[in-house]
Amino acid sequence: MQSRPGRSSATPFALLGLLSQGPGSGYDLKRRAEGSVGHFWSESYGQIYPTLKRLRSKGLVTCAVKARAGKPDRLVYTITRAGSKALKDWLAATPPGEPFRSALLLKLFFGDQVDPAISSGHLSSVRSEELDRLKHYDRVEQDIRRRYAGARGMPYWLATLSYGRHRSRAIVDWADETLRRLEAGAKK
Amino acid sequence: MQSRPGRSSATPFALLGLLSQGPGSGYDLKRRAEGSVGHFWSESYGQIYPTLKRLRSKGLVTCAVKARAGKPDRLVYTITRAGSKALKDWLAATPPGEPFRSALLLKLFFGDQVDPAISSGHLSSVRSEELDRLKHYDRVEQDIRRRYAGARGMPYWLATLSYGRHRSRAIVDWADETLRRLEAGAKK
DNA sequence: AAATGCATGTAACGCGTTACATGATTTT
DNA sequence: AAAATCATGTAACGCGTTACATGCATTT
Repeated sequence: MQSRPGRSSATPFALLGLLSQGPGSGYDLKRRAEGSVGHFWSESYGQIYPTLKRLRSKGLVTCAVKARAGKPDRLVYTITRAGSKALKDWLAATPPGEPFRSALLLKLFFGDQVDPAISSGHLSSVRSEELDRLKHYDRVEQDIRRRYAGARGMPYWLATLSYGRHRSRAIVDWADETLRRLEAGAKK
Repeated sequence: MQSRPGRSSATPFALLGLLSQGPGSGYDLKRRAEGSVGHFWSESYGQIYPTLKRLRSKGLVTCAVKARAGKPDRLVYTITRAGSKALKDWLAATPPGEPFRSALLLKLFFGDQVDPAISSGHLSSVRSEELDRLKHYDRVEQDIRRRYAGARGMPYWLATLSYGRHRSRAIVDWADETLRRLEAGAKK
C-alpha cells in the first residue's frame, strides 16, 4: 500500500493471511491466530474488528451475515482476489529490520547497582520459562503434524516453530553461561 | 511505582540507569544509550525530554543549567537518592514476559501462498544481517574491554552482549537449517 | 444464582516514533 | 555556501492494549 515515512502495520496482512486459510469472523480469526501464529503474533479485538472493516472498504475482503437461531449473528469475512493479491505483494516485500527491546537486558545491564542475587534470579526465571516453552513446542508440533498431515503450508509452519526452538534454546544456554560467569566473578 | 492495570514503561528507569553512571543532559543520554544499551534498547528525544521533566517533578533527578559561551545551554540532570532507590526497586522487580512479534515469521508462516524463492530470499537476508551483527559484537566487545577495563559493571555489560551473540547465532543456524529443509521439500 | 462462552464492537489511554521548529557554531 | 553538530523541545500521528458495553445461551 502507500503510507508515508514511518507508517506500516502488518496487522491487516496478518488477517488477510489467516483468511487465506478459509473464511471466518473476527471472533474466529482471534482464535485461529492463537492456535497458529500465536507464538510470534497476537491480535486484540480492538485491532481486529476495525481492521476487517477497513479491509472490506478497500475491497480486499467481503462480508456476509450468518444468522443462527439461538446464537448471535456472525459476520463471516472472505478474502477476495484483490485481497489475495495484496497479501502476496506484502509477503514478497522485504520484512523490516525488527528493533528489539528487552527489559530483562536493561535490568541486567544495570546489575551492578543491586545485589547479584537479583540478577541471578531474573536469569533463573527466564531460563525456566524458556524450558517450559520448549516443552510446549514439542506438544504443538505433534499436534499440527497429526491434525494437518500433508498440508502444503506444513514446512512453513514447522519452520516458525523451529525458530521458537532455536530462540528458546539460545536463551537457556545464555542464561546458564551467564549464571556461571556471574557466580565466578562474585567469588573472586 | 504504582500504575493501574496495563500501564508501565521501562523508559524512565532506562534513563535513571543511564544517569546512575553519571550526570548528563537529554542529549548526552541519547548518545550514551546508543553506545551502551543501544543493542537492545533505544530512546527518542520525544521520549527523553518529557520523561526527564517528569522524573524531576517526582524528585528522582535534579536539573542544573550549564551555560557555555558559544554553545547552547545544557540542562544537566543528576540522579537523586530517591531516584537511585526507585531504580533499585525497579531492577529488583521481576521483568515482564516479553511478547515478541515478528513480521518475518508472519511472512514465512504464509509462505505457501508465494513462490518458495521469496521465503528463501527473506531467510538469506536475515542470515547475513545476523552475521554482520556478530562481527559488530566482536568490535564492541574489544572496545568496551579496552575503554572501561576493570569497571564494576563490566560482567553485566558483557552478559548483554553475549545475549546478542547467542541470539544472532541461533537465528543464523535456524536460517541455514530452514533453507536446507525448504529446498529439500521443494525438490521432492 | 453465578460464571463462562459466543459474538460484535467502541472509547480511552499509553507508548513511542517522526517530523517540525529554532538557532548558533563548526566543519566540509 | 552548504551541511553537519550541538542542544532543547513540541505536535501530530499511529499502533496496540485494556476496559467497557451489550445480550443471549450454556454450564456449574
